[in-house]
Amino acid sequence: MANKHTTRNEDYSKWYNELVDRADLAEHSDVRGCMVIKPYGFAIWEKMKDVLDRKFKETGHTNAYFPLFIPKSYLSKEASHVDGFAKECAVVTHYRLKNADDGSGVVVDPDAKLEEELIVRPTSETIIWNSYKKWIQSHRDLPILINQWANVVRWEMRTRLFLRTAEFLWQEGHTAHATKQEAIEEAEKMNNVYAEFVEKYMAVPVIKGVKTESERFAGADETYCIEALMQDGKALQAGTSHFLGQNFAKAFDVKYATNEGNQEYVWATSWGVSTRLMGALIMAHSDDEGLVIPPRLAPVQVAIIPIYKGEEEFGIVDEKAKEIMRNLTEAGLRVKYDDDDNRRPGWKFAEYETKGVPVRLAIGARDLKENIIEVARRDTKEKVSVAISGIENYVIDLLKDIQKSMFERAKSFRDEHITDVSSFDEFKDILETKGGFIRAHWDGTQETEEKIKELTKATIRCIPLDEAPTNGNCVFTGNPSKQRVLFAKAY
RNA sequence: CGGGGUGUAGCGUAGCCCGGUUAUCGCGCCUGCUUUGGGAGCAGGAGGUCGCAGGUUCGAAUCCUGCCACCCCGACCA
Repeated sequence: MANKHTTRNEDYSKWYNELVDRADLAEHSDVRGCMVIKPYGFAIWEKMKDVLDRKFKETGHTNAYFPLFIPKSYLSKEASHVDGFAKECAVVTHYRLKNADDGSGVVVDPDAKLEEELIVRPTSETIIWNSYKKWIQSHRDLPILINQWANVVRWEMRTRLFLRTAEFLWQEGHTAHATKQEAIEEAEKMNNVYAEFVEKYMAVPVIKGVKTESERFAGADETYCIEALMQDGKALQAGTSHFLGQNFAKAFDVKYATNEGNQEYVWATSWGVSTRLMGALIMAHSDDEGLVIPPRLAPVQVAIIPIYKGEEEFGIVDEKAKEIMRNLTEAGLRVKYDDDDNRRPGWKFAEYETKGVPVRLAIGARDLKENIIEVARRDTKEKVSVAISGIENYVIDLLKDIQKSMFERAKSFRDEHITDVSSFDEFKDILETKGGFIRAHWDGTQETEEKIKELTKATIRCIPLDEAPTNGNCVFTGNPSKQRVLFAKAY
């Protein structure tokens, strides 16, 4: 597919914004940096949520909810955590408004200043660990495996729909464990849950890895992540899972009694994915015609469009189309029959393509004579006519095929864009001309990582997990290195 | 917060340099008829504090001053 976005052109960001707009997913709010998610966009997000929520429950987690506001003092209990988030927090300082004396409207009542300011959560570790302190006394109280679906606020300088907004929706899992080993296993397990979701449902291949110290979550001992590649050659962090060590347990003084009667600090994890996954979905698959949604997440999997001249013909076509819709619905598919007479077929074709509906069926008098129906698949734009009898099985197989081939297409694109380099000149060249991931040796120092970032804007996306260490020399300093890591420009 | 840019109908825009009829065009919207196998055609119609405030002038969308908002590029970031 030769699309604007595969040519790494400068208008990529414009293309993305137009796509989000045309597909009716979301828009910028008048409220600074915030996003309005429109019904169609939210329907896709809800599908993602449903699948993830089910997976969390299958892995033993339950949902709960903690406050939006965090007392300022909580946030400062874990030193590196404050450092990481302090710069981007919204702060509540007053609790009341009043009418302005000059009648110009409403103003903040200076008499209603809060004793202690409240922070709008940028993430919930602190407020949750404040509760865990009260909940945990014994090893019998562990593990605690809780997830929360929530909104969080990070006062970003520059925002982009879905990828980076001041307020965003996400889920955050927060677990407490008796042993280090169990917590590490939990963090790894949830990173795998994310990887499986993104690959199997979103049809986006990911690389599992761990972050370098400087890219690590503020307050974590280890950050596991999944990294995806977008069609413009930039990487996107699709999810993270953190092993928090005993950092938050120490900050909030959360200890438990072991079965020998000793007091030990609790081990923790946290993990999250956000509406940013929507951005990944859009950027990984869409083309110049619009969105391409993988069947397993598509709110509408099959659109049926009747074609007719006059009322009499509509009656005949309508009857058959409804019968097909019933059969497909009974077969468990999400079907939309669009009999809106105000829109013509050509308009509807374009509309469902823009919205990324995986399969479109078109049926008219011409087809009925031969007992066939036109089937169009969104991913390849292929159209074929097939017999109406047995259409259910045909469509079910086609949806599976689309899901599979979308993943394969994205995977071969991704694989073609992982380049091994051994010199820094080659590094810079590949980054500018080809983009994608660069697999290179790194000496393990923060100075080198920082220097490369400064010179090229590329960061270490992750140290891949599914890869055997190999000896080599750092691409920048030439110093000995034990493993290749993945560099890329990232969102 | 540094550098650059833009504000004209619901959206996208022309006009501004060089002041002068009733502010241009497209999309969308409303009404009617004809249409319907790839974003329909024709006819008619509605919709504007030209970002805000002040100034220059007989006259300002256009020139000047101040303010506000938004966008892009950096720094920051799921």
